[in-house]
Amino acid sequence: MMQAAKRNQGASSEVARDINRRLVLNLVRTRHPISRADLARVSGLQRSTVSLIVEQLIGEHWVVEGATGRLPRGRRPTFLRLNDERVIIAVDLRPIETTVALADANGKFISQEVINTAADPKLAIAALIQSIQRITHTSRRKKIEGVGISVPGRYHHAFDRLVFAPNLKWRDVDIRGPIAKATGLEVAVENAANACVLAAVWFGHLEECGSLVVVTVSEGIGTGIWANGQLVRGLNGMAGEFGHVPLNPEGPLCSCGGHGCWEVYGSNSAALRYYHEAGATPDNLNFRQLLSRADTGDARAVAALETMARHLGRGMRMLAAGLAPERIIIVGDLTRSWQRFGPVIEAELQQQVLPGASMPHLVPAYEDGMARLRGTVALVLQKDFGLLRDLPG
Amino acid sequence: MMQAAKRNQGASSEVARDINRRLVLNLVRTRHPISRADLARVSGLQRSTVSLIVEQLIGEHWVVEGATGRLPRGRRPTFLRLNDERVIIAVDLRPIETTVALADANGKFISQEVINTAADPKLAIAALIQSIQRITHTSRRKKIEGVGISVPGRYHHAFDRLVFAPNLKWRDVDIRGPIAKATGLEVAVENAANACVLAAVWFGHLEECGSLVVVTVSEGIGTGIWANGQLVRGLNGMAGEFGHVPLNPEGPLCSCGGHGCWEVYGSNSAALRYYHEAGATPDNLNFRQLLSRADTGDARAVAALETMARHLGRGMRMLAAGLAPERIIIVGDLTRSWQRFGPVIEAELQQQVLPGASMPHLVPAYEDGMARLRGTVALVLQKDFGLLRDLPG
DNA sequence: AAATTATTGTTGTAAGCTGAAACAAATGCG
DNA sequence: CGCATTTGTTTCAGCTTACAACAATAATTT
Repeated sequence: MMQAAKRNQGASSEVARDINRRLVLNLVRTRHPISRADLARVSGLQRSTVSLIVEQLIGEHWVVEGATGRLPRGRRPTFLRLNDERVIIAVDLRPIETTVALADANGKFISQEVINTAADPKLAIAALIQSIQRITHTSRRKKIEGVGISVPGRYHHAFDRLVFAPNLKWRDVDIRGPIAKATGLEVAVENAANACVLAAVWFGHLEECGSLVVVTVSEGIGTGIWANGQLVRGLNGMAGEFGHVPLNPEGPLCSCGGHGCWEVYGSNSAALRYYHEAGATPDNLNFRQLLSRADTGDARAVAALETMARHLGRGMRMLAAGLAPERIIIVGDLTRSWQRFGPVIEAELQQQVLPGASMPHLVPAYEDGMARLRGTVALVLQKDFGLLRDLPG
Repeated sequence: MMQAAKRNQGASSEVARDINRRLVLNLVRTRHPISRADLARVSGLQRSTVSLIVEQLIGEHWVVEGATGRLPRGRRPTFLRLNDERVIIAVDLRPIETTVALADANGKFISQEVINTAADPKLAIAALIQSIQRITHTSRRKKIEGVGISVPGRYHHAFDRLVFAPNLKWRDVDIRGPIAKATGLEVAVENAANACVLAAVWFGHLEECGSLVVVTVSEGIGTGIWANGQLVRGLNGMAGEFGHVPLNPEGPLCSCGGHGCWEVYGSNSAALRYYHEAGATPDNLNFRQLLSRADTGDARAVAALETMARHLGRGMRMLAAGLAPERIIIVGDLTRSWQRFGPVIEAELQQQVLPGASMPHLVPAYEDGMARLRGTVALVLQKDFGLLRDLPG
């Protein structure tokens, strides 16, 4: 009468265990060292339940027992922490260099290696595979959970293709396939801005943060959105291109074909353009050099950076109005001169706060380089640590 | 040693039942009439489990048994459907008139009443309470689940206040409190665009739609965002003001204090302004009249509407780039002339599709008036029907 | 007309899970 | 040494689902 249709997800009697297992695992991650009794108190579960779950987690080598604590009286607790033999290979693929690191589930890096990123995707991926294999061999005894890769471009999750990466000048590249095949490991790929979001939420103690937006500023501007405890990826993972929304329809031409996009005004490249337009000398300056020029008192550099900051803020007003995030986290070289950018951006944001809305909390992510890498760690761990979400509300 | 902290949500042995109950209830809602056996097939649950759950749902008066079916052979199935004695009071609060309706859980309206919306919030709410009580009295035997209210403005969920409603000219009004107190019913309030989102998802057979944006077009422009199976409300429910993102920083002044906001260019009021700027005669024309003028061949009206449509599309490019929704649903009087607006908006949207992204499916919501009302029904039912979400992915 | 087959819905049982309470272990203090 | 106190384990009751067997029902075949 009716076809067996797509099995709608019914819950078996094991879901409760699954939910609680994830909860306990996350509490060990975020609050280690922690005893079973404390886990019970924090989670609201019974001590007996916690004990059973912990036993299981120890059996699966996710958790290990550590030192015993000391209390004013009573039996001593045995502290638990994540097993650092469970490791993740984190990859930050970037135009010039690619970082390959080995990390534990706490996001702590054990080893790290930087390789050149070849211009040709085939060569670059081959080199990456070699690097991964080197790391794999040096850590034979550890259990590798998988490979997480951050890419500077749009990653199509259904087709499993890096569709477009303007700075790499790659198009339609299958990154996951060859690496998964060559290494036999699970490979997860995510766009850099989304990786930063995951890093912020997982390793920035933002469990309570309901909504945030990460704005990555480099040659271009990327955005990653976190809402209701999940990444907002959009159809096929194509969300996040607020950088290509025009701030001014008659503005300069953008690489995307549009005019006056946000990233034409607020990116590092934009600041360099402002600087040169003001008639400054050397033509192939990079952004970091521009920052230090400003610091040494170059008035044109200061002005260029201020213009960039103002436009960054203007674009963020769009995010504040449309998404009302609790925080906006900024990632990029500009955070090195936050005392210069912060106030200007903040002032611009304050310009037009709609009634009832509170201004998003603006935060620089100082440890830039690490953010993407850490995010890929979270990406790989999501399948084991990811929490089931509340009801829609 | 450690305080009992905020009870992190641990799962008891009853969560599986809760999940499956919601699943079955939703399947009855969306696929009625349906037999227990079919529910088992579709849900993937065992027939025995389904029987137990259905028994419970019948006991709670959510579901009733109906006619018996007919098969080529074998025992006849008894069809199940939602109990239409469970009703919801749906309210669409608008500047001039407020609609108060009684609906069943299928979103079917049983009765409806339109009252004037007083300019003074106190009076308007008093009249609304009276109307609700009238409806309550006429349906004594039915079980009223609650009251859902759609409001044309920003509703602050933490403070429980209609913070700002430009067209009503209300500010900081407590809508929920007085109504809940006077009627003794549960009251849920939601902004109109979000109500439209809920209506679309719940009653538009969009269970499979991963992400959509609703754009409401009237005096202003509002947006409601659906992602990962939930409304994206932002901090305190303040998300959705893409209408106040400037398309042109040097554009006309907007009511929000900004310049050149999307709604200054793409709203009904904008079209009327274009029409008058073109030197057209009567000054207090409304938008529907403008639509019919265009239909009768008034070239200035046609031009004004086309300009409006073009700007609507331009703003939607922002949504497409930033959120990559699967669909964009348009709500408003303009859908009455969709053959005029659709192609223009679509063309504008196609203008700048970023590599890899597919254009969002653009859909008009023809039954405008009903959308908000239906959405409030979903709003009230969410606590019982809302599904638990998948893992973050 | 009786046996066969197919289908629905129920019943009974085993297994997984949590919560509650009792219990064993461990420790400092009087 | 006994006592209070705290951790971690054990035991059992209560829920829930999966699975299999079964009762009920109806058309088809023999």
